[in-house]
Amino acid sequence: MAAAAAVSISTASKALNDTGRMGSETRERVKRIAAEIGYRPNALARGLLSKRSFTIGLLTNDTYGRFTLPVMAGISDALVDHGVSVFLCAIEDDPALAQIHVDAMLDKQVDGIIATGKRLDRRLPVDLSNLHVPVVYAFTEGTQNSVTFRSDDEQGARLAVEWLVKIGRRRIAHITGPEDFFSVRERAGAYHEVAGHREPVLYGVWSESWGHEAVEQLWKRPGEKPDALFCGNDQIARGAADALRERGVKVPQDVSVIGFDNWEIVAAQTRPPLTTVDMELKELGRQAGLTVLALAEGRPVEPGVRKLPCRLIVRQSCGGKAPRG
Amino acid sequence: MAAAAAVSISTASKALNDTGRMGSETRERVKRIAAEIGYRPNALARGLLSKRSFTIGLLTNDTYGRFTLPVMAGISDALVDHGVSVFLCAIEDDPALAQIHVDAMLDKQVDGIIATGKRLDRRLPVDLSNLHVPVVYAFTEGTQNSVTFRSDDEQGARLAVEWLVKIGRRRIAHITGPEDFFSVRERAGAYHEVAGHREPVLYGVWSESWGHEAVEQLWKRPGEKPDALFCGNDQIARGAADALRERGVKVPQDVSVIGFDNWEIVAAQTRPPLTTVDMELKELGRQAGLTVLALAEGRPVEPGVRKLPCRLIVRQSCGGKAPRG
DNA sequence: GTGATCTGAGAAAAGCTTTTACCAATCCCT
DNA sequence: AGGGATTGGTAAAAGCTTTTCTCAGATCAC
Repeated sequence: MAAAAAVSISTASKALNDTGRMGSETRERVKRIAAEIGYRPNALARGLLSKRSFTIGLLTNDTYGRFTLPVMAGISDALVDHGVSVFLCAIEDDPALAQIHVDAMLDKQVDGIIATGKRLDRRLPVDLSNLHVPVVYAFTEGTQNSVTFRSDDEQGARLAVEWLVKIGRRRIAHITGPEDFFSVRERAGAYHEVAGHREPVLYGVWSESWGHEAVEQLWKRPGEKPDALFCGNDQIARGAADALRERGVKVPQDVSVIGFDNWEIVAAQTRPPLTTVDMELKELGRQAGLTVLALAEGRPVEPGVRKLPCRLIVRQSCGGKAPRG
Repeated sequence: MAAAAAVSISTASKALNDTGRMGSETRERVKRIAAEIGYRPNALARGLLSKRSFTIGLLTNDTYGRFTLPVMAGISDALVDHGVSVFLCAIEDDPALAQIHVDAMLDKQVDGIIATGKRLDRRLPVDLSNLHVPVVYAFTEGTQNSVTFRSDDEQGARLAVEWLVKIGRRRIAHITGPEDFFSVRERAGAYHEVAGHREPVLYGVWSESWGHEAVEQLWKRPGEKPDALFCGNDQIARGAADALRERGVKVPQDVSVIGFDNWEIVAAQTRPPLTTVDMELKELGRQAGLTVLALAEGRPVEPGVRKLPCRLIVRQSCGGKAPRG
């Protein structure tokens, strides 16, 4: 303790926190000695008194980390400046495990909890609605009167289809995931709005092989073929691009392919690299982090769902040129 | 506080912790009331006294999470039963950021730190050697006298090549990553030991396109072609499998392809799905977690490097049959 | 020179839990 | 029935900070 090295005990606290009255030379001396001996206050004791642990919990059921990691990065990025550390708890849709983790976090007096997941329209398997700490939902369904951050899939889909239209495509098909996903319906809705109903929507699963198979289906049908494929995610897009190449259809010369998610490992490795829609998950995490911090500090935050805009990432699978470049 | 609801204050503690002497009916009553009002002790106060926070830090520079997530899952899995929560700190090879996170964790009195990374032969950009909390290294280079867990890449490579030999392959080529990676050299060493020096080792980068290009190189050369490709990771293997298919070479009938990493998103989506080597990162994380806990509790742990065996995952890219099935 | 004001610093309490010490009351034994 | 042991429970200290209160000494005004 700095007190031993220097003078008193409460004086030290006041010196280091720039609070209370005292001679400036005493203050400086205490600070200097504290720095010399590398004194750092015990956050547990501090938290015990201040009711703030400078700790938050991130709860996720996205085992694979596709969505959680960018969100986590954004949260950490936003909060590290405020001295806040993040507990990561991966619960695998296991309610019991989830409850254990939530209890452990509450015991450790987290200042707040951020819940995230892999699906906008599903709840985590644990009820967080009546905790005595603030809860923010990010990329997962929240409760009544909660603060929820999500990507604006409608706007993202519009971005994609408008891009295809802008570069001259007219027969745009939509290959996507299971229709019971909310984001699938939202993206399909935006697709219809922009592209009309000239081409079918093919619902399937979130896999490369479905993208592959969907192309087979489309090209087996009689009549004119699509000149663009708006795919529900990058994996489907990759499968579709592969299938087109194998049929001798040139991407992007003959057909443009556009994905969704900007999952680098898939999008950048596709031949050609995928133009796709990025959901800005890191920004989403950042805002969720700042919001839970605001709530923890008692600042008022309007409840409701906040949609964050997506961004178009132009690579080579559509042709066309990047805007402003 | 349970005391208010029930009887005293220190009695409550003893009742709930099954310690001290007291009437069993009092003990039961306190327990019951505590359960009724949902009392949970404050871990901060408890930690202040016991010098144990039941919290550890996981430090990683693997932004992408390919290695960190399984390790994290293993750690969490092993420690959740002990009531330990995990701070995840992603430092992006930024020494200043790393130091901030380490300081924040120390302030919060973590019981220990696990350092992990994306490369066996690189250090994290922060010195953890003289902390007053135990440090365990997992999948990253540790310091002198530290405890380090790593995958046994030599054994893993041997597993792969022996498998190829066992299913009758004789001309086994090795396409792998940059030679300055320790694991590349180790895997190549094992490859040479098992397969001899009949085929060349092609060093390149960790990408699908390198796998693709390497196949071009091999097949352009005059003479007999390889009948098996041992690839340094799954991405290379996928690129190679794609290149073979495009050349009309049948996988696995004509050529077996085997990967390394068992990165599901790549290995399972390859056509055909990749037989590959799994580094058992989750198990690695589990052991690292239990070890740091042991150290935190003062139990002695022999310092040194512990190599964990890899496991062969048989899918369809090699032909042959899965062992015992 | 004396009462009022100010200044610098220390003492003490609070925050919550666990542990040790302690104190009545009961019990047993002779 | 009286002394020692046992029992059931409370009081208090410790762990580390921060904050509020208090106090001694100095300064100032008249």
